[in-house]
Amino acid sequence: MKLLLNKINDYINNLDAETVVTLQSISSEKRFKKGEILLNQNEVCTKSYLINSGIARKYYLNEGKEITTELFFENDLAVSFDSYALQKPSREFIEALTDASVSITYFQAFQNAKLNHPKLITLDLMLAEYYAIWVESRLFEFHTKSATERYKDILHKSPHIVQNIPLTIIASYLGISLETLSRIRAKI
Amino acid sequence: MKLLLNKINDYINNLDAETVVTLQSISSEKRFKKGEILLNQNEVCTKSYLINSGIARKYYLNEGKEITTELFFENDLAVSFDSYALQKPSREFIEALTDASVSITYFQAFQNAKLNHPKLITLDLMLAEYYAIWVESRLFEFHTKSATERYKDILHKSPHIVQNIPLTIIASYLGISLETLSRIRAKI
DNA sequence: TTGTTTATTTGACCTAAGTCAAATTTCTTC
DNA sequence: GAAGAAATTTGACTTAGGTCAAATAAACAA
Repeated sequence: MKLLLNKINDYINNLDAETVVTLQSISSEKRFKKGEILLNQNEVCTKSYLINSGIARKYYLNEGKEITTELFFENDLAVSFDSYALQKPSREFIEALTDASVSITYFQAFQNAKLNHPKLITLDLMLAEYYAIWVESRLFEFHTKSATERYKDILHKSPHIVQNIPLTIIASYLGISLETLSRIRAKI
Repeated sequence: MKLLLNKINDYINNLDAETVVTLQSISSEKRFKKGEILLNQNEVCTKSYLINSGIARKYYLNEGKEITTELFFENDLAVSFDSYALQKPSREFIEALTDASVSITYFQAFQNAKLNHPKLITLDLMLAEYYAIWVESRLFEFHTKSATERYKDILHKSPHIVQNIPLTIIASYLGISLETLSRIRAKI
């Protein structure tokens, strides 16, 4: 999830000091090495991971293959959404693609904090709404665009993905084979 | 959006009487004829439409073709999500596929009601979360399944769609051509 | 009921993208 | 900087699904 979107960013920057202190008091920093798993399949996603530095991804296994569903950069909030929202076992993994520094906040601590800080409820709603809108835009890509168009779109809208992520992962993120992606790149 | 999911349904059924009265006071019934448009492209989705009876769909135009993105049956809540959440012009249309009776609630009235009825805020969050999870499951279908598998899946999970909706609309909902859908049906 | 429109199926052919295998290129690590 | 591993590209071939056109079938109005 993108926290740098104007509206969310503005909202966070305008939180009262007391709410900010509370947020900080329930968050802690942790470092992960490249390749380390932040969340395992079948594990309940009891924490959210705010990326301070580094890159991570979310993926699941389909017929033995890793299908990447989301890429996380600085200031993105990494969770397996349904596992986090419903506190049920995750189908997805979250993995560090580079060494990374992450702010961890426990789901339960955040729920408790919401009781005394109504602004956090609104923040929670905004995050869910923006995530839904982001997934809608991903679905739109798959629903109406060809592989080449999908690649061109991330090239324009998310060049940091193409610059930092191995092709195998980009291909699975776009829902195409590695070879097809390589051919698309050769043609453009 | 499905309101009949256990968790949401339970939550609504356990609302205090006063909140329920408030909800009713800001909702009104309206009837639409088959083919009528509830929401137009470029119009801001300022209302939510709870389907009491009948069927509706959400769609957008892509290269002149109508691409259906969601089908609404009894007890579903119809909105163009991003247009509603962000109160910005809609890319999508909402259209009655049969004569329909609908409960209309204005976005603004609901926002106001949330101020005095905190349970409505939680309801709002639950709706956004479940919608995000539903879109994720749609994306999963497109990301990893073939046309035939997608058709089999709605056949099992949503037989009411196959029973009530013309093939042209189902095909666009599945992201395949009408002819391919017809061939898939002939084979199964 | 019959004619007319609309929905669905079938046929012939085409194209985007997949698969498998091999060849390069690039990155690591000693 | 050479050896080995991993990432990427290229080639040959297959296949799922698209397109266009025509044929049925179903729904509907007069």
